[in-house]
Amino acid sequence: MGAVKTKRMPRAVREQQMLDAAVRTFGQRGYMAASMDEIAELAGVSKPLVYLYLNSKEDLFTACIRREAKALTEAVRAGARPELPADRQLWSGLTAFFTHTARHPDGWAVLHLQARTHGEVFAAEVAAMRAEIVAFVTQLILDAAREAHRDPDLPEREVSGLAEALVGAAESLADWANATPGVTARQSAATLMNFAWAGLGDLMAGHRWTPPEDDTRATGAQAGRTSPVR
Amino acid sequence: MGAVKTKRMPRAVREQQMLDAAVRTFGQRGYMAASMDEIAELAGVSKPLVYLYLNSKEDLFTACIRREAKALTEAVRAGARPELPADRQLWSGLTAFFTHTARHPDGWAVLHLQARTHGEVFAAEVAAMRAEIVAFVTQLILDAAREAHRDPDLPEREVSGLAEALVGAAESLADWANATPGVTARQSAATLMNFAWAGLGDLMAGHRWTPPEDDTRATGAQAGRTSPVR
Amino acid sequence: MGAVKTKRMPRAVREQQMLDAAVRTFGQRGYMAASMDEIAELAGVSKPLVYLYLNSKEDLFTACIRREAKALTEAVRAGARPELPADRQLWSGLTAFFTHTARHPDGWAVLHLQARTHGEVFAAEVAAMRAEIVAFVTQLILDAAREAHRDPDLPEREVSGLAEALVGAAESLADWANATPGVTARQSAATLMNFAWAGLGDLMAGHRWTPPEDDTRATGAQAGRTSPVR
Amino acid sequence: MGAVKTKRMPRAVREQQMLDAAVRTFGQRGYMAASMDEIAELAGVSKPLVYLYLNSKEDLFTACIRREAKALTEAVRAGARPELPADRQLWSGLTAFFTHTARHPDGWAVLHLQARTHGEVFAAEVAAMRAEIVAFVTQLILDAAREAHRDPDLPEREVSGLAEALVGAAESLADWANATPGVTARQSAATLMNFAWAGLGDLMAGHRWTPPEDDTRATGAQAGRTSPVR
DNA sequence: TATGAATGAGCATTCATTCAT
DNA sequence: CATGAATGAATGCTCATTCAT
Repeated sequence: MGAVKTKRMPRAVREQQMLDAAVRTFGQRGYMAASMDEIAELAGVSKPLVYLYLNSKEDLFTACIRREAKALTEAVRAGARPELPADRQLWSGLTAFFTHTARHPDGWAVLHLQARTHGEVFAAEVAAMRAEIVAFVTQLILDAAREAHRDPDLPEREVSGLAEALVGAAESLADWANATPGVTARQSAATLMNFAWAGLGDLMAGHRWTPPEDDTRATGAQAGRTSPVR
Repeated sequence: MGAVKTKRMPRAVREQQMLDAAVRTFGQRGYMAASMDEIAELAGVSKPLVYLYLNSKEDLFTACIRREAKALTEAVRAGARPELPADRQLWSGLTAFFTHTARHPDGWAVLHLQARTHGEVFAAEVAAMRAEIVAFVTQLILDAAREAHRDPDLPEREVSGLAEALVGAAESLADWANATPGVTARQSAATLMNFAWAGLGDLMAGHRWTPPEDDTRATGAQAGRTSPVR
Repeated sequence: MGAVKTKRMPRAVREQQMLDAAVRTFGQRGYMAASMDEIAELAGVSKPLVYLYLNSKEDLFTACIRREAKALTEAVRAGARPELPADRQLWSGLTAFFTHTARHPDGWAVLHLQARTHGEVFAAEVAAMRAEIVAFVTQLILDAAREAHRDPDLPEREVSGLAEALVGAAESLADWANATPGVTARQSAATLMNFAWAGLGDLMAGHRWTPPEDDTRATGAQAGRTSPVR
Repeated sequence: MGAVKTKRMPRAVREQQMLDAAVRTFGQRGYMAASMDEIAELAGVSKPLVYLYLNSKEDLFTACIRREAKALTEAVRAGARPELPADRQLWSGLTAFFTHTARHPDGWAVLHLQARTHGEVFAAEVAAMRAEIVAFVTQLILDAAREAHRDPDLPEREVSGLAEALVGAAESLADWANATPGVTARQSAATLMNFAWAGLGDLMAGHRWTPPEDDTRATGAQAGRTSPVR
């Protein structure tokens, strides 16, 4: 049912088959529920070969994460062409992002769902990718400010937070689009652009929403971070 | 190391202790990696008692999800007081949300990370909670439009997408805040309000970002949804 | 669903309720598959009470065996009246036997199926009852010979074997009758009497079926007992 | 203590070793009391290998039943040579039966004791074998009648009952012989032939034992089937 | 290069049994 | 007399991993 069982192929090819099978299995079953047996069978090879090439389940999963992270970032970077103005770059980057996540749902699941839920090691791996994308978006925001000849006057942390929020919204929309039939990548991108761009523009123009001095009352709505209940 | 081993307590109390231990363990280890042994030990009871009271690992996890979902939605609802104007409601709701997720990081991990990655049954459980929150936010958007005496003129799907994006951004920020020391709930809420409110305002005023006719090129950036690569 | 839960009843009564529940549960589920929980619930009492009265699962099972064995032997003895001629005694004893096993299928299952399959201790318990019945039947055979004024001239062991075979046939027929709707105790008894009585008569008259000198051939049909393959 | 621990042998061989160990363990301990651990150890392999080859305890037990049932029926069929007259066939079939049960006491225990007491599924498996043997015996009875040029004139059900009783007696004698040292297969067969053959002859000659009109009295000796006490 | 054979270690679940009241 | 609360000890089963060929 998996790849056609052809004997004696070069290592690189076999490895990709294994990663394909692994991404699919991890994406659908989850890291722990995926068994090496299933992956090997789906890849059309024997289990010892998987170990020979990829050492362990952990290493295999890490390899999956890396491959998928690379594919995703490359897709986004390829989408956002630097010669365009910042807003167009953001638009095309988002479109590329949604297109990629829609075409590789298992890879996306591995990155967004599985890698973050099964140990610090894997989480760190995606965090790196995410940081790269956030940095990219941050840069875009700053570029946009520069293009608009406006001094952004946004504190470092706030820009980070914005980029975080934007990326978070994009991730969430990707999940939602994958789960909702009929939503195109362009639609997702448009929704997010509409939502974000005007906000960013306003923000850069200094129009901010000002929080009330103090609306803290009663139950647990203390604004400051309190020690978490463990 | 867990709860003080006190013998002979009423069932209701013991059940809560077990849920505490389970939320913590599930939140940190993940559903599959968490062992009933560890949970029982952390709860200060023997494994059979856990089974006697909570039937199975699945049921235990479901009970965790329900308890944490209820706690979170109640915290948000308690935060957003309906007598306030819509923007203030959103603000205080967000603040309550970030406060709660910061104080209950394991509960938040259970809801946001674990429940969504370990089977349709659990995912459906959180999806219900999420839907409730999205509906709440959607209502807030519509109320805001009404308060501003503007005909929102936003198509149904777009409002849904907006609410999705907003909630997604909030979830993402919650994760980020939990992982970044020193970020307060107020800061997260302010970031998101700034990001979202102006954008929403512009949107309702009809200022939209218009996507270019066609910027598709080369690699995989087709805007339409294509069959996913599996 | 079990006995009506009445509080505070004399020990003897409670014990019988427990034995009722136990016989039913053991008969239907088997010794090992029957849980003390189920028995206690069916008896309408708490588990500790079962232990208080009957000590352990083993003791409880033994008590069941004894009670049912006693009931069965008494039914058979009561059926076979000693003032009748031997054939009539056998007939009425058989009828009583089949009647009893049909009316107490769970008790019969405990004796015939469960007790013999779960350890030497229990098997010995039924073996005693069985020996008693076999002895009774043996006596009947000898009586019959005496009544017919014939010197039986049957060696001890052969008579034992005959009684064994007769009892075994009866047991087998009891199972068969319990599993085959519409078979009455009289029918079972008649079948067996027809089958056995004439044979016994012939036998006592010296008409025997003579085994061939030696028909042993080839595979494993050695008549002598050989060391069992373990 | 178990089989000599030889490493790396072909699957078919290992499977037989496992079945040997399983038959022995199931036969002596019973289905439920037998642990997969014990079976694996006795087979000289690790537990996972047992599962790899035989899937589950249920499947393993079923495999045991099938193997032993096949061995037993083949032994009986091989013993009863069709070219002989019916009485000789019965004799040699019985001899083969007692020889086999004596040489394979655990296999016999699995079939006769364990399989019938641990679930319908297993019981059905042996019931099929038993039905085959009963049919074989029934045929022998009819053949015998034909050879004797007598119109048997035996109603269908009665012949079934007879065959049942005969087979039941044989089974019972097998148990008895296994438990009584010094009893040979020939002796058991002779006992049964003497017991049965003359009776059958008489029966076919129309000499029947006639039950009395009504000998019912008092306690529970009602001949008709009454509702069982549960 | 590739695999059939094999296992150590762990996990969810159940059960007979006992305390403390 | 009676029970709610609690557990030690198994048991069936699975999985990542390795060895011998």
